[in-house]
Formats: sequence, C-alpha cells, structure tokens
Amino acid sequence: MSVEIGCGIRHAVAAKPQMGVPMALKPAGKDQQRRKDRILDAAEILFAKHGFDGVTLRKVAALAEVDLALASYHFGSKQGLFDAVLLRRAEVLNERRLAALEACERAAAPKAPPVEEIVRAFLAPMFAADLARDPGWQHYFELIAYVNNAHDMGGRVMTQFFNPLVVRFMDVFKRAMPDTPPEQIYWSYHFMSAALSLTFAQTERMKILSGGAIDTRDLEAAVEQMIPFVTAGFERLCKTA
Amino acid sequence: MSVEIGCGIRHAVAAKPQMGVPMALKPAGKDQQRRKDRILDAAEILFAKHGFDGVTLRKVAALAEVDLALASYHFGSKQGLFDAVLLRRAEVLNERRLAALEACERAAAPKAPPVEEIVRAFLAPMFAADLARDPGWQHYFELIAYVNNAHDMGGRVMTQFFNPLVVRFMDVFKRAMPDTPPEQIYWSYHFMSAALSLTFAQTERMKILSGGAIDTRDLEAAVEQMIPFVTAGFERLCKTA
DNA sequence: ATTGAAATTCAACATGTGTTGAAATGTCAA
DNA sequence: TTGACATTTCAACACATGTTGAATTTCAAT
Repeated sequence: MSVEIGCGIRHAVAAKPQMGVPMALKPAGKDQQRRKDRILDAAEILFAKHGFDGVTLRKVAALAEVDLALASYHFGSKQGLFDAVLLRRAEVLNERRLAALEACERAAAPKAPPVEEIVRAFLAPMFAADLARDPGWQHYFELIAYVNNAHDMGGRVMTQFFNPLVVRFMDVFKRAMPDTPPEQIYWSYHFMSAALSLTFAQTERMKILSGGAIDTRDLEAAVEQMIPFVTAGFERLCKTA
Repeated sequence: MSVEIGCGIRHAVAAKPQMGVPMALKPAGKDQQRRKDRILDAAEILFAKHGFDGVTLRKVAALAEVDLALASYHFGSKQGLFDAVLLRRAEVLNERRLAALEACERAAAPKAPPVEEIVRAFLAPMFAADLARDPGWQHYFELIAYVNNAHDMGGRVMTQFFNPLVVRFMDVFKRAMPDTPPEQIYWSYHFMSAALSLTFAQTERMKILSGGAIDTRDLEAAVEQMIPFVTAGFERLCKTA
C-alpha cells in the first residue's frame, strides 16, 4: 500500500511509468489538485477536532464541498485519508526542527548545546509565527496532539512519521548530559512531549479553571512558559544522583 | 436529566417517592446491580481504549455479556452511559486526593506545605498501589487521560467532575508561593496535568523510541520520575522574576 | 476532432448505528 | 396467590456508515 501521489487510487490499476511526461503539471486541470487538497484541509480540521472515529467521510466531503466518493477515490479509504493528512506536513515540520537543532549545535560547537537550547529547538518550530498563524498548521498540530495521546495510535503513528528526527534529538540530549543514564532523558522527553500535546489539544479547560486568568490556547504565552518549565524538569531529573 | 441511581430510566416516568421502602436493597434481585455494573465495567474499558465515538453499544453489551437494550434502559443514552462511567469513580478519587492534600497541610502547619509535597498529594493517589493494581481503576485513569486531551470534552467533563478539588489544590499552591502571580501557577498546573494525561494514556510510544529502555506504562517508575520533574518546573516557573 | 486516461458524479450496496416499543421474566410486599 | 413494578429480552425502526461499479465529464496529447 505505498502512497500514490498525484493520481487516484481506484483507477491506478497499472500505474504506468508515464512515458516521459513533464512532472511539473502533468495531467493538470484547472484545479486538478485543488479538490484533493480541499479534502485534506477539511479532513485535517475534522480529524483534529473529533478524532478518527468522530469523523465521517460525508462530513469531510461536505466541508470540502466535493462529492463523497472523491475521498475514497483519491485516498483509497478513510484510514488512507487520515494517513495522508498526517504525512502531508510531517516532512516540513521535521525539516524545520532539524534546522533548528543544527543551528543550535553550530552555535555551541564544539561543545554540546545547553539543555534549554535543545528544548527550544524542539518546541519553538511549532510555535513559530508563520506556522502558528496558519490555520492549516494549527489544525495539524491539534491533530498530532490527538494522535500522540490516543491509546491505539500513539505508538504506531508517531513512530512512523517522527521517529528519525526524535532519535536525532535524543542523541543531542545525551551528548549534552553524558553522565546521565539515558532512561532519565527518555522520561524527560516523555514529559516534554506531554506538555506539547495537551497545549495543542486546544482545550478551554484552563481558561475555565483559572477564571480567565490564562488561556492555554494562547500559543505565544504557552511557549514562553513551557520552555523554562520543561528545561527545569530536564535539569533536575537528569542530574546524576 | 438528573441521574437516576438504582432504577432504570426508560421505565421511570413518574419516579414515585417509593412509599417507605427500605433503601438498602429495594428491588434487589439475585444480581440486580450486577448487570448494571458489568455494563459500566465494559464501557469503562472500551471508552478508555477507543474514545467515545470508537465504541458502540453493541460492543459494550457483548463485552458485558448483556442484552443490547439494557444499556439504553439503565443509562438512557450512550452519552448517559459515558457520564455514568466517569461519575462512578470520581468521588472516590476526589476524596483520596483531598485526604492526601489535607495530610500534607497538617504536616506543614502552620506554614504552607513545600511545593513538592503538594505535587505529591495530587499525583500519588493515582499511582497508589491499591488503585494502580486494580484493572478497573487503571481503565478509569486511562479514560480520564483521554477526556482531558479531547478537544471537545476536555473543558466540560473535567470541569464538571473535578473542578472543586482542583480549585482547592490551586489555593494551596498559591499559599505556598504567595509572591508568585497566579498565572504562572496555572501554567505549571497545566503542564503537570499534561504529564499525568500522557502517562495514563498508556501508549507504547516511549518503549519503541527508547528501544525498550523505559516503558511509561510502568506506573511505579512513572511517578518516581514525574514528581521531581514537575516540582522543578513549578519552582522555576513560579520564581518571581 | 479524436483518443485515452484521469477526475468527477451519481446511485446504490451491505452493514452497522442508537434507540424504542411490546412482550416476557423476575422480585417482593400485601 | 395476586398485583405492581423493575428488569430483561426480542425484534424492529429509521437512519448513517464506508465503499464501489458504472456512467459522465474534463483535459492534454495526438
């Protein structure tokens, strides 16, 4: 079930080698890709807000203003659509994080970066202004938060799309704290990932609880609080006892 | 829609004042409550593992080995069943946490308790051996983790069942750090709640990522790591800048 | 213009959904 | 035993679900 990009699935019985057609806009109609993307956009919103089982293809089609059958045609199945939504922005996010990590490594070279800078490299890209103001990215992050906490998806999906990058981060953490047993670094990462997830879940719980004093949906404030909190946690937990 | 306890909903048109019948085992059959409880147990497991929309009343009935219609009869609707599952153990958990909080307040009186002890009073009851080894409570905590991160339920449900207790905790935190702006305390609580949620989500993600080095489903280890991590986060974030 | 493949629409399928009457069964007080 | 009520079963409802086959349209290359 490798992902077919750029052509429908139901029709792709043979998947011919395309006979030297220019890649750029191969079978490009007026809005050839527009409908497919609208489906992804709509699915992104709905999956983020209601989870996999809370969404129906009919609601997706309605929000995207396309025919119901089109989702199945382009993505094969509901699960295929879900994965496609996750895949679409994963690479970009991974690239941004990797760039941030390498930048902070360069700044500290030849020593390992301070823990706070590694934490920042991991968190900041998800709060960067250009992404944080893009509704599409917002919904994507909300979806990741949902998946990360989902009992039956957390393992598979997160690993599938983000493992290589996270492993890279773990290596830098280990290099920054060479005397710390890796277990404690993993635990710290777990708690950092938790803070990220609940924040992007976009609950209004804390607004209610605090009587309006804070709103965790304010991402600018969130990252400002999260970095010191998480860094302090890392540092205490990773002190060699 | 007040919750009717001890008698079916579909039948309760009049809800008469019971005419002096002994409360203890009023219409008690051989296993009068047994089926109702079995439904709650089954629903608890399935809702925790698959969320509200991922569960069907038929699967609940099958797991509980009762007739399909019984769930609707006893709880009125699927949503009613869901709320009943949440309600069942909420009071006990709240009592345990309150007891832990009051104990640590007494130990420190007349001063406010140290932050770490307040954190411990909040976390420890969910990891206490007698609950952590009871499968029922495990599923319940897993369900809470799901609800807390659910975009569309986090606000309502959490507030409904746990707000008074959490407000009580917030007051003690404020008393322990009188010079800290309440906003930072709320943020810290948010991150603590996140660590709790992701841990009880019982994902195998960290086991995969760490190559088996840690497993966040080991609750005994989890609380041991969580308390220092969260405490350190609190203390740094709540330093008056 | 013709062709051929991709994209889109339409209608339907088989199955699953929560919920509800009506009948049957159980339970205990009078 | 009888009567009254709670509980349980059975069957069905009205509707929603993901998916699919066939027909239609779109559109670039011939």
